[in-house]
Amino acid sequence: MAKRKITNTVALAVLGLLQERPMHPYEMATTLRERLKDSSFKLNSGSLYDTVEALVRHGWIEPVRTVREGRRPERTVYAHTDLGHREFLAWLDELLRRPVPEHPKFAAAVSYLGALGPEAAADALAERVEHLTRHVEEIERVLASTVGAGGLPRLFMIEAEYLLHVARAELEWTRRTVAEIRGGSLAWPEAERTDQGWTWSGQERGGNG
Amino acid sequence: MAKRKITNTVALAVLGLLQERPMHPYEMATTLRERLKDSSFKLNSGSLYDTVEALVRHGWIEPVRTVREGRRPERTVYAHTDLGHREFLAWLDELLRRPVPEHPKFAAAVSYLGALGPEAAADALAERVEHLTRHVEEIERVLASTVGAGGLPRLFMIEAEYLLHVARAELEWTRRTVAEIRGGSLAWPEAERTDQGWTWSGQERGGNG
DNA sequence: TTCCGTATAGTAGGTTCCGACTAGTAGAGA
DNA sequence: TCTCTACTAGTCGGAACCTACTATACGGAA
Repeated sequence: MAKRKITNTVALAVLGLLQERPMHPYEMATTLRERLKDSSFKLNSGSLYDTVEALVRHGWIEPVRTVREGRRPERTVYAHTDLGHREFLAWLDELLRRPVPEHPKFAAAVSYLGALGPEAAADALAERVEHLTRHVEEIERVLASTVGAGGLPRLFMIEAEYLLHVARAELEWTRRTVAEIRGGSLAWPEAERTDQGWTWSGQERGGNG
Repeated sequence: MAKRKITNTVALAVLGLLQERPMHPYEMATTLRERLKDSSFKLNSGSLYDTVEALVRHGWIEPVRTVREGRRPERTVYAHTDLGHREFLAWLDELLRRPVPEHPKFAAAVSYLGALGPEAAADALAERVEHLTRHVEEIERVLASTVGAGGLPRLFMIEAEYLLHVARAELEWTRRTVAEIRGGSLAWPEAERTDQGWTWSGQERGGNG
């Protein structure tokens, strides 16, 4: 299993779009936004153009023509190559098959939850609950107005179902944790490091590792 | 709300460690690994040293002395500044309070699930279920042997509880989706783009946007 | 006592990535 | 017809990031 040459998922999006038909970069960007796929990809013009170049270098896509509309600057239209098609499917398969460790910033912050003290921590998380609630509702709304209204097959919005499921789980955990902190069932020891290892309130002595 | 100067969460880890006591970079790395915090942070020596430098530039930490053990090279020991302490707490609060959109690679791949066809897609996801199952068990095992065994207060491993909760949700969704594909309850239309928009099997004509 | 593997500690270099900026065009309104 | 704003389309410089590599020290085996 050789290492991937390109890892940025914007490249996956580009390849995916070019399976449909040739496009120029700007059109890729607007198409992704229209289809609301910009929540699964991190899109910005800078990396889009870099990515397209990298794909050309690797021979996964190639310029097929340049067009000019009115007096706008020329635009280069790209199409995928055979190699690009195969790589697209292989990459997809790999991404679906093997989980890669992700490092969400929130998990990092949670690992230092203790530093804030119980009140401030519960307060911050409670606000997060508000945001997450709205986010979940937003995905539900989008799904209802597309798939729910018969406008699109489920398969076309399947990633929204996934994001919704995970968002709900996050919301659940956060809500529960706020309740636990405020209810006192999540103990808040004061930790201190000594020569012997860690100690915390309610404990004689603790070794760690 | 001015924009963050440093966004890499390795910097958060460094600040967090220096709240305890001064350390040199190599010690930070080993400490994080020992405490199993390397699953919440993406650690590698390259960015660690870069990050420490950036923190010094911003005045959040500062070198306090250099030490030398045996004939090993000198090591610079850093401590956090007052500013660094305040920034640490403010950053934590912000990370906990406001969800930032993350872009997991899996979501990107799921959005092109259709391209693989039902058999290959179900196959890949089924393998993912295996991996996720093992991952969930691994977190459970770690929690059982630390918090469960009374070795550490829950608060010290709270991020593992979070990661576990989310991992279970992912597993659930993936398992269910495999079942839906194989059971036929997730329809697999062949999509085609025409001048008028999108069409797919089982539908006369579809407009999209 | 020499060799080998592992731990220690960090550097170098290139690639990737992104935000900020540029600049032309079309259309609305005064 | 002049200006103002929003859209179109992309460039550029620098920061962030990671991989691969260096090089020394130490402990144990042969």
